[in-house]
Amino acid sequence: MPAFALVDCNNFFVSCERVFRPELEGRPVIVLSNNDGCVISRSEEAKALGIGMGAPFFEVRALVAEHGVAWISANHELYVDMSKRVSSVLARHAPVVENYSIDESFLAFPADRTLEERARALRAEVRLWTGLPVSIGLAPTKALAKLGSDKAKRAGGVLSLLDAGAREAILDDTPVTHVWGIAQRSALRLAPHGIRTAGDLARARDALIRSVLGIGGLRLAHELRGTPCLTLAAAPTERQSVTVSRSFGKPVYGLEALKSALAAFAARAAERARRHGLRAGELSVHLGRRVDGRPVLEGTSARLPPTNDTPTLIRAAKALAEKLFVNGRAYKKAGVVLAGLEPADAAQNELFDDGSAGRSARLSRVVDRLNASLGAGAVRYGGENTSSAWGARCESRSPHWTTRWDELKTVRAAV
DNA sequence: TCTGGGGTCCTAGGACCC
DNA sequence: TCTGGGGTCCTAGGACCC
Repeated sequence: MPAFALVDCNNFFVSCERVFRPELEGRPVIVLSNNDGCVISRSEEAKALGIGMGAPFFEVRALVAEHGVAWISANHELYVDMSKRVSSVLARHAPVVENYSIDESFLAFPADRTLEERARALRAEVRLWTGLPVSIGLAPTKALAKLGSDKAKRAGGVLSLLDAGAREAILDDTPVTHVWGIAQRSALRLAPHGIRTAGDLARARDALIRSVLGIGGLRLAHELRGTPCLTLAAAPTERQSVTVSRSFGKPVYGLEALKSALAAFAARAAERARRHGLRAGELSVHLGRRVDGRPVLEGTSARLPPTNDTPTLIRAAKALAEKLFVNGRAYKKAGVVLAGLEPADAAQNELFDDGSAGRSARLSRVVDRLNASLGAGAVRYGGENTSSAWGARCESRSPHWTTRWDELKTVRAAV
């Protein structure tokens, strides 16, 4: 029988920062989202202080000051690069690897008795080559492997749930909300049926699970029983959408400022679509604000002849912004979503092609190449005015240590 | 005063068709 | 007074993930 391993980087963003700033070891550390808005990664010491995942920064600021918590603005360029380094180590150890998220990968192995030992060796090797600590769960299904890696954090870094007997006690000791795919809403619907732990869910009747959670929940229950329903997605699936959205550093009231922000987002989205060899048949724009303290998103969309041309997408985004905009509203965020994606080479040419599309595509390629070599945003289209009217706060970002020559870390040897 | 960003899948209901 | 049945496709919204 095959076995799955889930390799999970512990407190990934914080750990990436610590690799280059070892003085942060042993101290409480948090990493903040865009705009320094909320907490998106916490060291164990920070968790122990009661700082919650996703907590708004302003709510924990007193705690941060009181305990000398180090806080860092997110540096995604660094995290993406570190993630690739981890993947390349994993690829040397398993025939099939699914990079599930920036900090988690599923591996598939033929199950044998040496698996736990090999997992420990793998863990040591990731540490050696990247400086990052990982936890590994081993199990006959993905959902169980996920649970295993969770528990592994307090069990020496590797935990096997391959043995059915050993699993039972662990499942009974796991709240159902710790199961991959079950969150608060589902837990509330399960509670009236006496289902509170992972073990309860595994033992529940199929018909009941199906009626309460739907087909996805039923698959999960089978996975918890040790019957694989989820397979390894070795090849990344075709992406369905591309989103670029940002919260603003301060509220935006003017249509022109909104349009310039959306133009910049549309340009980033177009760039991403081109990088994936895709073009979009639909573009939507959303504007976000707060009403009675609650976030509200208003959006609208338009069909397009499939394209990944930046000026075309910028025009479409601006037109939708004009439709949505209401004078006097305090906008806090905006975004652009590309959908209806298809391969860019599935050329279904416009009936009346005057050749301008070809010129525009060549221009886009040049812009992409310049931005790749000179750094993002080096070349921009006129409409995308990165004005300070909507710029994000980002007070304490670390350098791009691994991806920019001029920001390399300097190390001096003591003589 | 200050609350992220980028995704996926499933479901229910409406429109439409024969 | 009687008023079918079965299907597809699309969309919006819900729920969840990291």
